[in-house]
Amino acid sequence: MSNIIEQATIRDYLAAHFAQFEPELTEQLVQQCSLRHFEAGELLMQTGQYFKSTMLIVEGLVKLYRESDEGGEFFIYHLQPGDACALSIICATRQQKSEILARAVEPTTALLIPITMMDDLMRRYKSWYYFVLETYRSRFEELLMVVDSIAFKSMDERLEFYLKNQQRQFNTNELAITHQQIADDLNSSREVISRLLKKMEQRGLVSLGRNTITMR
Amino acid sequence: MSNIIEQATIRDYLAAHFAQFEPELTEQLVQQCSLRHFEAGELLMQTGQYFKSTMLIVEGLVKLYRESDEGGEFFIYHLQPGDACALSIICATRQQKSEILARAVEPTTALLIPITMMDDLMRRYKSWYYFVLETYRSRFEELLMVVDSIAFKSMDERLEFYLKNQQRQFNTNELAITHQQIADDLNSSREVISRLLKKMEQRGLVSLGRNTITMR
DNA sequence: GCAGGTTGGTGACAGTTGTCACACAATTCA
DNA sequence: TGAATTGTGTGACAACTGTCACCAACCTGC
Repeated sequence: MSNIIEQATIRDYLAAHFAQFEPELTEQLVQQCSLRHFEAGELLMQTGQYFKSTMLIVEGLVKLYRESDEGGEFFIYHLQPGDACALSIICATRQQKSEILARAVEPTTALLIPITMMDDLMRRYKSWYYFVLETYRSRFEELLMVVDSIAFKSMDERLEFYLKNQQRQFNTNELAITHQQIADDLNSSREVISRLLKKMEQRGLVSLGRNTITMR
Repeated sequence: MSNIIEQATIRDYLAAHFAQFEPELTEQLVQQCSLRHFEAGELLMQTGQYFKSTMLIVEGLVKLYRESDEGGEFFIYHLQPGDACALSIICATRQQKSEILARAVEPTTALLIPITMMDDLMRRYKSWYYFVLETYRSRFEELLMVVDSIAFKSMDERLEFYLKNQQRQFNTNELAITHQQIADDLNSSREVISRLLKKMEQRGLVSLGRNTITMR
């Protein structure tokens, strides 16, 4: 399946981000799975696609979107090393179409697990079974948070929520992002975001620069 | 766990709505689980609650909501016989808090499966494992549909979508529902819904009566 | 330095949605 | 039967959001 060097790399990645896996599980993944690299901007998944593998993220950063009929892209959540794509697990298992768009925002490496292994892993390894359940639970909850924010909150609250998430995700107060990108992620328009950001600046919550928003 | 009469009832329910379960799985559920009845209006689940069991709906109809901080209730989807509460599976397994509100809209009966059985069922029965995965997949997709509708659609489109769902769910063109109930489910206000319904009536899509909306 | 693209600021305006006020009809119940 | 309750219709208005138009500041490549 994979050569000796790749096997060593996989072993390192699993040790770094999936330390909860049993040694036998880790070794089976090392032996039978392979790595795939994605450049920044490349799609890991697009609407309507079928899967032959499920993916564990071992390096980089992935952004998940929901696509509208008119081409709008609504940001859902990030995937980072240690995460699995919940949908790729289900879709791979059931051979269903995917319903979302996943795009690497940084150069990203994923471990591909053939669907043919899924039943066996699920049955054999408790840590895998818990990992899958935990993946569903956390993604389901993130999706519920998204529903909350768009169902109950106005744009200014959603913007604050978004900025705080970015701050946490990238672990910095200096967000390198344009107003247009934010507008796209929130399915709004640039002018609205600019106006709201100005108000936030007046309230002392942020300071604005070209391509940067500094959280206070 | 349960007496002979209840066991026979459970066996009938499982045969009716969970025919895909292996005979041994069915028998184990019959032997080790119990039924619980909920009156119309009663809560099966509330935000912040912990679970000791996961639930399969065997009779009735349940409505799932997301609650806002200010007390708004946003309708997510229905559960009917043959469905499991995806969240109760995860929350029960991981002993996490539930994040949603489930209310019986008709008298409802649920089969309670103690969390202590979950690992064993998952490992032993392929039909159970597939059932759980399929439950996640379909609920995840329904949640994505909800996100779609509130992220990309305006209130009139959401209203049409809602009415069509009700029509399908209750399998009738005569919906017995008030404008206020719709407004609550969509987190809008009664006047807005009344206005939009009037417009739909003028377009010939529905006819309106007191407590009834007839789909055309 | 300059041309052209990118990013952000701002005013004007329209459409949608939420809210208030009130009227009226249907239903329930004492 | 009369009164209270519930459900619906509607106009006025405000707030929010999206769109258009345009400008200014900044950056990049030549």
